[in-house]
Amino acid sequence: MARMASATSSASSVSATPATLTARDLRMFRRRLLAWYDREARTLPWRARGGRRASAYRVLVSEMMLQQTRVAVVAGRYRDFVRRWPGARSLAAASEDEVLAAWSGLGYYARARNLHRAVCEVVSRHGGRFPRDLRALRRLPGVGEYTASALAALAFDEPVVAVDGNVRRVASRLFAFGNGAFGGGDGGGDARRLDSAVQGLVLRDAGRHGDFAQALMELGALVCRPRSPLCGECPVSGFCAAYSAGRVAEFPVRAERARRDVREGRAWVVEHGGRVLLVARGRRGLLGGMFLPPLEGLDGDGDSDGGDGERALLIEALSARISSRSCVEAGEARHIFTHVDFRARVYGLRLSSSRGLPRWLSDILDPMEARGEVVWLSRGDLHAETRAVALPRLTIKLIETTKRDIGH
DNA sequence: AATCCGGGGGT
DNA sequence: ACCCCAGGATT
Repeated sequence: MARMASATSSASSVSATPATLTARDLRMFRRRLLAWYDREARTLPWRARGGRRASAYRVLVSEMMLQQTRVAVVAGRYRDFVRRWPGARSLAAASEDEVLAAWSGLGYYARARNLHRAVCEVVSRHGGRFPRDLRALRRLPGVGEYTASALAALAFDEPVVAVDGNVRRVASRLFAFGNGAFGGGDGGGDARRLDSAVQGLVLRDAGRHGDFAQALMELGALVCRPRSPLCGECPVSGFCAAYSAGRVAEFPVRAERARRDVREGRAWVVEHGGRVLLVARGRRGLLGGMFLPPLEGLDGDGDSDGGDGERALLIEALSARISSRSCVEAGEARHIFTHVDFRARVYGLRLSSSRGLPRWLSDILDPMEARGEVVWLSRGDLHAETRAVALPRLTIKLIETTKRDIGH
């Protein structure tokens, strides 16, 4: 690759603004990148190739799933999801609970709620057709700057780049310009300057904008990787300021990571007639609205778990039965969230199935049940795909802790 | 601008 | 263990 980066040669420290490419370099950059993309891009379930475009609905589903989630994890889930709900109208007709259940295990469950709300708005406010306009897209729930740009570029071939973590990293190196790091602050507006510099790579009158946007992300995923980038295989290394300065390893500048809070607590797997008791968490906060075995300690700083009366009463009643014969200590479960390392002692409490629920329990559960906050899950449904409830991984871990340890 | 929100795969 | 991911909403 003969060409060197056009505008940054003498940089010995991070420059105040991203370097820019000349108009001629932009055309060359684009041609090289697209040629590489046509040759090397992965075949992905949601990716249209050969001049075709994916529908806005499919782009939206895939992009929502891909937020903070790896391609390999999403691929299989995406296929199941669009097979079940092939378009905006069918998904809008589903209940939020069904959508959440289909989302189980993917995490960031607000995404599923927002996706459902978004297609409902597409149906009710836009007659079932996605708007093409960036600002209208941006107003859909769960659609931020990135996803709106992805929709505009991939589904409608609008001249924008979708700036995700991959693209920020590529740009950070291409321009030898600060940040571009995942998460954390942006070091004084660097992220904004970086984003606008990336948009400057688009040639408005050139066409293939969707492919160009995907090619930048694909380059970040396959070549311009976070660690040990493959600069020898990079189609645009000749335009890369960090590469030409021999400073690729310095970009992007890593943001400092927040410490993870360790929280210890207890959980009870209450079993009655082959079914396990699950209780809904409050709508807000960690695992909001999800079903878990009764537990304490997850929300930190003492007793705020549940906060309201019945959930606290339930924990109290279960605590009082820890030393009873029907209650066995099954072991410890650990689950790591982004900012919480949760460790729970797990108790299995087996209630006689020949009678109904004991009074001390039904008194507490009845009002919750009336509000739909109680589920009795049969163990066989724990991994069933058609499960009607959304189960976070923590719920599965807690229940499996008892299955494993009680049997022996 | 900082914080919160899951989960998993690569190293 | 640690990193970081096809981010967005809230405060």
